[in-house]
Amino acid sequence: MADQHSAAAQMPQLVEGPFPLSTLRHSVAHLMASAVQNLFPGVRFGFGPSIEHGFYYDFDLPEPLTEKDLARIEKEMRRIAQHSPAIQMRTVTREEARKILAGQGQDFKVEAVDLIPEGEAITFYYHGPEGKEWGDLCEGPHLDSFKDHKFFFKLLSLAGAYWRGDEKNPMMQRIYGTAFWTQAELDAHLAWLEEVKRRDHRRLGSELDLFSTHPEAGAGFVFWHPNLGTVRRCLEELWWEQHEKNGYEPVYTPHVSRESLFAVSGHLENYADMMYAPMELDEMPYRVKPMNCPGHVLIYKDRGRSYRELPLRWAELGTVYRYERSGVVHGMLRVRGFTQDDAHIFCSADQLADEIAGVCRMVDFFMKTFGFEYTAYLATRPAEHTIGDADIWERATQALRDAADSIGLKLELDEGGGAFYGPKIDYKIKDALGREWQNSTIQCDFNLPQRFDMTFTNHEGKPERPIMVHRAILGSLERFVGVLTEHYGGRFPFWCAPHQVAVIPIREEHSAYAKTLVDRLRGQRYRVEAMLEAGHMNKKIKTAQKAQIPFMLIVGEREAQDGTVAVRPRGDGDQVVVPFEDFLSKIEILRRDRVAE
RNA sequence: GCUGCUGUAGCUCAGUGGUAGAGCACUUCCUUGGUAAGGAAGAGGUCAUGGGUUCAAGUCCCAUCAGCAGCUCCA
Repeated sequence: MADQHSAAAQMPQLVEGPFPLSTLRHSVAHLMASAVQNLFPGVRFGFGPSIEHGFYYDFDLPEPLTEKDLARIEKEMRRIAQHSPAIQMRTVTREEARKILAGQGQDFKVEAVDLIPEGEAITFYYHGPEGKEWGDLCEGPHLDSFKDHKFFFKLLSLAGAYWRGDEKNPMMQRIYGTAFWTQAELDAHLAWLEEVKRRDHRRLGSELDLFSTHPEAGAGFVFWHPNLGTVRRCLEELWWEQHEKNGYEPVYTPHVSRESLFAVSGHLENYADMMYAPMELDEMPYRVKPMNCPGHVLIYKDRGRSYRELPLRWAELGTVYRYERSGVVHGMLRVRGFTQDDAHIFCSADQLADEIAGVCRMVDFFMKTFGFEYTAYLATRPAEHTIGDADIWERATQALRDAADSIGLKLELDEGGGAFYGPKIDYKIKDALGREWQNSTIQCDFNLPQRFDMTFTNHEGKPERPIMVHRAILGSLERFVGVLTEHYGGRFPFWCAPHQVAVIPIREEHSAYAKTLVDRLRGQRYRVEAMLEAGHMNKKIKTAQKAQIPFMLIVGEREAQDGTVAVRPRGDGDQVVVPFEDFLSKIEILRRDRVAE
């Protein structure tokens, strides 16, 4: 409990400043730009807004910047701030703006002028020593002065970024930084960044022996080590348990199919650049599956279906392969082969709302189990390129709303954010570090039933088109477990921890008693790290602590005599000596109820 | 894919064109220790891979692979 709620893990609490924080940060971005201009005279400027945790500014420079330059720029910023008693706004006409910027060779800024809508004021903001003010095209607002306010900033990192975020445009150099009204807040933010780094699942992945990737296998392919394999097995057990309780049935589908299957499903025309190249078998092209849905449709179509068997709920932990561009693969969070916790529900239109509600309840159950807060978004019909009549879109969207209403789930609106084939509900979860992730999704699909000409016989004996619902709760196991690792900082709750209990005798002569504990625990299917070999108790404690094992049982003479154990929880908790039987009943509850620590 | 950076022992990292280094981890021996590092010794490297420059390359150059920070794109 202590660790993930420690001060460093929390987003800094912000104090009120004389101006909103975003204004400060935007102004500091200007300050940075003026410093860059002083140090690198030929610079051309892009955009420099404030963002969630700070600000950035994009520059076009002949030479690449290095980390060393950041310190120089910071220094120059402090100097300029001291000589900037006033920040002043000047309103100009569109023509004047163009002229000023063209005269300075600021081509990107000239383009920026054209982006300002007709009728809006065009303004410049100036700061710096009198007579040598530096000005930037900007809608503001800004501080009134740098010199008269106390503020604290730090430049953090360098990156490339396309002009106006379009990969067809030239690449600029971006400097990220952050700013606060107090040193304490800046320090807290930097500590938070450190904590994010410390909890990085790639780092924990190697520290805790969780997973690896290998150049020999190629980028974006994850190898699950025994420790993380154990976590995954626990999740899968929970997953199947919940799916059985909710009326889902397991299906398994092949990883490779004839290409023509994906032609019928439409993946080939819409998704080909994400799919692996075809392979020839018996002079016929085959493909590795990028999604599980076509396979489930084939099962549906294997025989006629009656309204009496609907809804059908079919679940599969299905591994899919997608080509991701080389620069985007990232640990377990963005990979080229992953396992979706997939399911498809085939139902009639009037069953839709109930089915959606059922899925929402499951999402809620899982997210509570893992301790994630979440927000749900209703994504409605996009403006163009959709399939299905307006009528069915309207009914399905209403079904999603009704479903949410029926279980008291509040939906934020994501207008026009639906897929081309139907409306959906997407979930964003918030982890222990306050970061957001998108995992769960519930999507109505009118497309595949039509493409595959799926039908069921309704009570009038007529063929009717089912609605297909795609849904994933965890998203992909790789991404989810990666997020979970960071969420817990490697301190997996007892029920899914790779090793649950470490047994540590104080002296070798206590090994016999320790061994009886190990045997009892193993007999009840606990995952026990038996540290019975000769060696120092302190070292074993340290090892167990570093491995984040939830409980250490430390036993010596007194414990052996009394049939007790000294329970040392990981982290800062107090050690207690309890009868071994008491310990057993305590952990039984932690396991059975999957208690989130 | 794009821009920039990086690749030395399992991990974290030094290494200035001239004999490959440290700490931790690991192995062995000694140590019997009541709650996060007892001591000693040992082993561990084709310096990512392939080419090039040089009398000489971990070090300089090129390519490839992989990783990192982002951008774009995504579960």
